[in-house]
Formats: sequence, C-alpha cells, structure tokens
Amino acid sequence: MLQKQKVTIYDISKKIHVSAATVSRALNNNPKISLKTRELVIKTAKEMNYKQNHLAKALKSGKSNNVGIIVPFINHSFFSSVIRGIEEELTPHGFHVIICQTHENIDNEMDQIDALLNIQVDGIFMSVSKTTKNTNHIKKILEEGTPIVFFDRKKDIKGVSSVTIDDFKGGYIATEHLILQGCKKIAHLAGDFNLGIYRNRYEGYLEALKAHDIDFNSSYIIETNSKVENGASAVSKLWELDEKPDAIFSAGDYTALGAIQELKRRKIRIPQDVCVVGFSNEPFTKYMELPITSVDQTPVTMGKIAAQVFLEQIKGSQTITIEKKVVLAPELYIRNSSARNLSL
Amino acid sequence: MLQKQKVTIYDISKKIHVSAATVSRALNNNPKISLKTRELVIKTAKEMNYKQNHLAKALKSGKSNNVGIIVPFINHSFFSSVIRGIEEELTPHGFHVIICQTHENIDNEMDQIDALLNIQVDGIFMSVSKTTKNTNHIKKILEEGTPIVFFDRKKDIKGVSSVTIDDFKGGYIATEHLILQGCKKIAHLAGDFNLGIYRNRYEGYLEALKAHDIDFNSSYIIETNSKVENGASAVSKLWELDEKPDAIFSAGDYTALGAIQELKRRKIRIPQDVCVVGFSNEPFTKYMELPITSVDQTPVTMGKIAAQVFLEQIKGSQTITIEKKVVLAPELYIRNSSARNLSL
DNA sequence: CAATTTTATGCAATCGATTTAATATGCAAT
DNA sequence: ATTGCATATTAAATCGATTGCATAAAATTG
Repeated sequence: MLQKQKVTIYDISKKIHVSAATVSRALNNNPKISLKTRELVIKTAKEMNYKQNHLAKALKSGKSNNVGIIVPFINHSFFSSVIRGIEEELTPHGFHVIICQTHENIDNEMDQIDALLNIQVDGIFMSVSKTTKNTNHIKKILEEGTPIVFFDRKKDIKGVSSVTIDDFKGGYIATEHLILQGCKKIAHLAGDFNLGIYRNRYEGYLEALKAHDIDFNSSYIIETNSKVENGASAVSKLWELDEKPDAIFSAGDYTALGAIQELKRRKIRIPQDVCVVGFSNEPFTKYMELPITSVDQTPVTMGKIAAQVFLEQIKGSQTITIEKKVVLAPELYIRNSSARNLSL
Repeated sequence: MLQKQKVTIYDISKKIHVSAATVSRALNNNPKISLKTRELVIKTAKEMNYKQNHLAKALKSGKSNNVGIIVPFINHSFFSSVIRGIEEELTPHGFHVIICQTHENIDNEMDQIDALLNIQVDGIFMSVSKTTKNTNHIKKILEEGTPIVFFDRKKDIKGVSSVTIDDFKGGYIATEHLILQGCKKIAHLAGDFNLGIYRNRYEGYLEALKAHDIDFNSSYIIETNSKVENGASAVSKLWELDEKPDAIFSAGDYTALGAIQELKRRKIRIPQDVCVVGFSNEPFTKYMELPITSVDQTPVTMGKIAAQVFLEQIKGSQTITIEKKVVLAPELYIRNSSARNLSL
C-alpha cells in the first residue's frame, strides 16, 4: 500500500520556481498568465502526474460536483432506469451521482436528505416515498439553497421543478383503448391514493369513461399495493360481483400480472373474455407468453430530462429560481393481453 | 435562495469564548476536554444548528466517506440489486455510494476509475466490463492506496478481495438437475468466454457431464451474447443437428427465454421434450406462465458481503492488505421449464 | 529618458476542521 | 514557598486550491 495522491500545486511551483498561485491560475487558463508560463506549468503538471484535489476545490468553492438521488428502491426497474438517465446526462458535466434509497419510509427520507445536505451536494433529485405527507424536510433543502428536481412522484412546492409523465393521460389512453376493444365494464386496480400519480391515473380512467358515456361503477375500483398477490386477490373480489368486469386497467404491472394469473386459473380467456392493461411497461410485460399491454413511462428519458432541468437551474444566477414542470407523454404498448384483433 | 451552511466551529468558539480547537475536540469527544466544556459546546452547537462540514474534514483527513461502484449498467436487475446491498450495508457506517456505469466499455471503465480516484473515494467496488482484458488501470487504484473489492465479475489481481458466486457449481447443479430429469443430450448456451464467470459455468457443465458418464458433444456448445434473440437463433442452429438436444442449459436467463420462445414456436413441448434451465434468476423467470428454472446469485447478499469485506479491509491498518475471496453458493430454483415431475 | 500603463506574478488570506506543540492553571509533594 | 506534574486549553500549522490586493517587470507613451 503506497501513499495516496501526492503531487500538489506547491510541488509544481517549487519545481519550476513560481508561486502556487501562478500554477493554479495557469491550470485554470487564467488569461493573466503568460503563455510561456502556462505551457511550462501544464507540461510540468503532466510530467509530475498532477491530479487536482477536488475536495480542496470543493471546500473553497462550496460546490462539491456531487448530486444526490433519492428513490424508494434502487433495484426497481423504473427507478434504476431513471438513475441511469441522470447518470448518463450528468457525468459528462463532471458531476457524480450519489444514490440513496428510502424503502418507502419517510424517516429514511429525512435522514437521507440530511446526509446529502451535509456532504453539500449541488442538487437533489427525488421521487418521494409513499409515506411522505409532510414536506417540511423537503423545504429545508430549498432553505439551504440546494436545488431539487422531482421526478415521477412529486409534491407541489413552490419553486421546485419536476419531471413527470402525464399520468392522467396514461390512465385515459389505457382506458380508452379498452373501450375501443369493446369493453364496457372496466375495473380499475388503483395504487395508493396518497400518491398523486395514482390519483391521476384514476382521474384519467374516469374521464375516459365519461367521454364514452360509460357509467361509473364504484365497486370496480380496488385500491391496492403493487404486488402480484394483490392483483390476484383483487380479481377474486371482483368476481364475487354479479356484474363481472370485462376489462381490467391496473395502475401497476405487477398487479396486472397477478390479475392475469388469477383469471387464467379461473379459465377466463384473455383477451376474448377480459382485456387487461398494466402500467409502467416493466421489462417482464413483453416477455410473457401472453405479453401484457402497458403504459410506458420512458424512465431513461425522464432521468435525462430531469438532469437537464437541473443543469439549466444551476447555470442561471443562484438568486433566480427556475420552476419548470416537464410532463412527458406516456405511450401505450398494445400487446396480446388486451388486443382482440391484433396479429402479432 | 438563502445562504448555504453557515455555522462553523469558529462561530461556536466565539460565542462561548473558547478556541475552535476546543470546540473541535469537544465535538469529537476527545477526553482532554473537561466535561463542563464539552457539554457547553455540544449544547451550543445544537442551539446554533451547527453542521459539520464534511468537505473540510475530508480534506484534512484524506477520507471522503464516499465509495464508488462501477458496473456495466445500473438498470440491470442483478447489478442494481448488488448496489442495493452495498448501499444498505454502508449507509449506517456513514458512507455514501457513488454510482458509475461502463456500458461494458473499457474506455469508460478507465475514465470512471480516474474520476473516482480524483474525488478520493475510500474504496471502489467493481464488476469488470466484458471488454476488459488489460488490468493496468485497475492496478493503478491499488497504487494509490485505495482498496478495491470485485463482485461477480473479477480479475485475478494480487491483494484484491472479491465476492462471487461459485459459477462452476452453478453450472454443475444446473446440468446435473437436467441429467436427473432424464436428459442426456444437453446443449449449453454459453456467455462471453472472456469473462471468467461464463468459463466457470461451462466448466461446471462439463464436469457434471463427466460425473454422469455423458459424452461431450462440442456442437452442443453455442457461445452467445445474453439477448433474447440470441437464445432463439441458438435453438434454430441446434435444431439443424441430426441429434437434437433434449435439454438446454443457458448461462443467462434472457437467452433461456429466447430459446423457450423458439422451442414453442416449433411446437416442442417443455419440459416433456426439452428441459430448459437459465442462470441469474431474473425477476421475470418466475412470472412466466411457464416459469423458468434458474440459478440464483443472491445479488443483494453479494452486495452486503462485498461491503463487509470492504469495512474489514479499512478497519485494519492501512499497511496490511487483506485479500479475501468470498464465494457464495448458488441456488437452483426449480420451476416448470425443467421439472418433469413437479407438482406446482 | 521619465512617466504611465499593461502584463505577469507573488503574498497572504480564505474555505472549515483537525492536530501538534506550547502554555496556563490547579494541586500535591517537598 | 518552591518544584513537579497532571489537566485543560490555546495558538498556529496543516490539508490543497483559489483569489483579492500589491508589486515588480515590461511595454507604451510623451
């Protein structure tokens, strides 16, 4: 184990008999430094294998070149894809991405925020946890002067930008697609209404029904967690009704999958008897033997755009707050679980 | 936008008329400081909402409390799960996790390493890219005195710890399972032999054949990239043979899936005519209508253990290099794609 | 050639916390 | 009362890079 990082601007300055200030300026292309000196410094720095100490620079400048990303879970396809997008967009700008997960727990969320502020990240990207109601801990970020960008799951806070998809539209097109397949009794497996995204998907569903003059039936709505088992039990519950549904729009792919499994168990044919649509376009949906129709959220793009919004924000004067709300269009991937006249 | 982080130990020291050194010592529970002073300092610090500046501390100590993780892609289930494990294990110790992806490209890998060393991470976790042959850039990390821990995909470098699964055994148990199902003509869809993990899975396959007195048939080996399409085309190629296989052991789940799709297209019954086993236990394998038998790599555990190895490494004196090779046992999840007498 | 402006460079302070070596205080022993 | 020693505290240096201000050297002008 040898010594770490050795060469400093002082070492360079000694070697070529100039001051450290000159070395610093030369390396930063300060025009006050003569071409001759600048070239000598740069050449010597290269020879001595000089590496700038980013910590020292960060301390002096107050900018760490790190950004934090807070998500419920890293290893959920949607979130890891957003992270990928952010990472790919920010790395070329010299930023590094620090990952935190909340496990959908607001206490963790608060801790993670504190930790990120402590290490002076230059910005925070976050998708709030399901249990987050109060937003004081988030406002604290703003008070410290650190920009935030919400993605997917946001809270409405003045001065905070966000990148989301149009969940209302997602709910609408999914439902309308089912209607166009001839379905009239469309059940909805909703997600946690504490989160805006799920409320919006539900609203979109309602609006599509209304637009096509289909009566709303409240017993067709089941609010549930996005787990496979819950999709199955939701179907069991629905099939106790006298008027069984002829379609299911699920706000998540896992519940859609569970629903399909239970429908098959009951020998109900898909899509002939019942059409099913999921949400998120999880990788598995297209791999199934009966591929599942789903609403795509373009997560990598979402991450990239969130990163761009952040870069724009910090480019401007620090005193100006840019509040930008980017809403991406969701896209319906129609597959066999709902396509009655599809030749695939 | 208000000012960032304000209160320093000097502010505290002024307020209670002691020196900054005393404040620092008091906050660090240095026994030289009298109880009275310590309590006053701590109380005042709390009142003034003091937050330690980690950058300054990092600069002085040379320890950043950041670790880097280098993976081919963040949003691959296996890698994001390992990252999750590392994150969960290190966060309680005050470390933060910085993510980099290489896109399986060695040039990116070198850049990422440079960047991580530049920001003085305290350690690097990595899974090498497929294109990595030369290891000079990795040795550079060691020369700087920064510990590395390989996970899953490693290179043999003296003094470097690693956490992997026993791929040989994985290949062995997968193949033996197929043999026990009565299969005798077992094809193997191998991964890139540049990576040790795929060579080992292949070796395990060979050994299992030998142990059960089954002749090796080289035309049953197809080296391919882990993509769904490649699984399908591998089957097409295999089914041109006079002696068609009665089982397929794929070194990856995606190729296993592609193989299954192609087998179905050809109306070949699974598992009656052909048994299929994949590798990685990707989430989708258990969701299929025909769930796929696969070898699980316990990625979250792998991440946690890698983190523990790292913590052990840095706990010891910096001059002592601990080289620890942890090998986790893979586990076969038997499902319908291979289980001829399974009642599920 | 002296006066003035430009250009190039150095000095020293700064960012905030840590740490070594030095000093002030208290108390016991002689 | 003086010496000795432990305890508590501080001054100052340090980590490495940046930057405002001062100044020396060179170039320009009258």
